[in-house]
Amino acid sequence: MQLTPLTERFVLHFGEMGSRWGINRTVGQIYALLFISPQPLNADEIAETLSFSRSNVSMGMKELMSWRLARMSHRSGDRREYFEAPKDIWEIFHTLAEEKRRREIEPTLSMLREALLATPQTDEERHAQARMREMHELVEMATVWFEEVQRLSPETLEGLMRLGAKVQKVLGFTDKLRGKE
Amino acid sequence: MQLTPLTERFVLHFGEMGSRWGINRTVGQIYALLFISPQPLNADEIAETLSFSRSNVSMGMKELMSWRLARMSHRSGDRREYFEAPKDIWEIFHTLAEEKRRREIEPTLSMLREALLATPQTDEERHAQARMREMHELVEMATVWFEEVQRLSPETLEGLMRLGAKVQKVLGFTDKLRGKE
DNA sequence: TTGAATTTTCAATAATTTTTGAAAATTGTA
DNA sequence: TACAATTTTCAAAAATTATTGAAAATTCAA
Repeated sequence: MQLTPLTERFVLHFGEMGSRWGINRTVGQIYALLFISPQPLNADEIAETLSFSRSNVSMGMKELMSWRLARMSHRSGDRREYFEAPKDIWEIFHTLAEEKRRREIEPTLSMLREALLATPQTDEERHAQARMREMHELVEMATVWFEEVQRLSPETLEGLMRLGAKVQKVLGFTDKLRGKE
Repeated sequence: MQLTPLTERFVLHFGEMGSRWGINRTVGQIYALLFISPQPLNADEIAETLSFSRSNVSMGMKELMSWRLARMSHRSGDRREYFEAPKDIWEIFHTLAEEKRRREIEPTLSMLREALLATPQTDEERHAQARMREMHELVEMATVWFEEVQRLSPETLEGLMRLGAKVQKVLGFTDKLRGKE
């Protein structure tokens, strides 16, 4: 696939953003390319379009697949593997959130849970543990909430989001009465 | 401040997690230390506790301040700067979300907005642009929604989150009727 | 002002991460 | 099974990022 100025900018942007997230430039660019490609691409096409080595693409695909941000497909009479990004943006959000939770939130929650089991030996430890408890409570609540919300269909979610503004208007009033902004 | 096994584990965990987010190990550890510290710490104390060079701490503090995850304070009769992490976990969430939006979402949105202004020259470009439009719409909607939600007070938000489960139960039913998961 | 205390900068070094090419492994088919 | 096509692995090289110590800059009290 040939990059035009329009698509190149998109691809490069995702490369740079990639490094702000945990993924590297290569992976970001490959993903962006698959996202806008009208048809699945094979590894050589990706390597050529982005000027990466073939093996780099192989690594990148492994990473993307582990994030479930790319899928493999095949063409009849062609042994090569073709890759495509999931089409549905809601699905992508969903997947990303789930993987982030698995890789970042869950380990943190277990660390916190374990820390909360310990008996603090000093005032400092007591204080530290109290802070960890606060963090644990909020993270857990947010996670549970997020899980719930994620079970909703895209349509319902969109509806809820649009509703958000209204909920805010109603509730915002109460908040202001309590001086909470 | 002296690290105990309990607090050390917490600090190291945040160091490692830091690298999954865009921030580095040092910054992650400093933040964790400030978070659990019962009182503000000065740069030397931080450097000593975490075995970093003084200058590394200086860099790290600059970064943390830019994320608004640390504040400076002073003690009377002491010229050194003391640092502390904001106490309120809701505030921290809020701040983080805001900075992430500013640094990652907004640049992406402007790139997309610009790309959407271009007139596509080929079918491929037309397709690419359509995909970008989908992405733009969802990201923008999510952002606006998030802004709205963020205006709510922590109390209201907690209420909404607890409500989440119920909303889901009611709405989930409708979804199932429509065969949507 | 001066100068001691403190913080910041910055170029050099260290450490880590990414990228590559070549070799090994795998896959599907003749 | 044998072999050609394809993918993966992996150690070395390249690139990037983090860390440091020394020097410069800043701050504030005398």
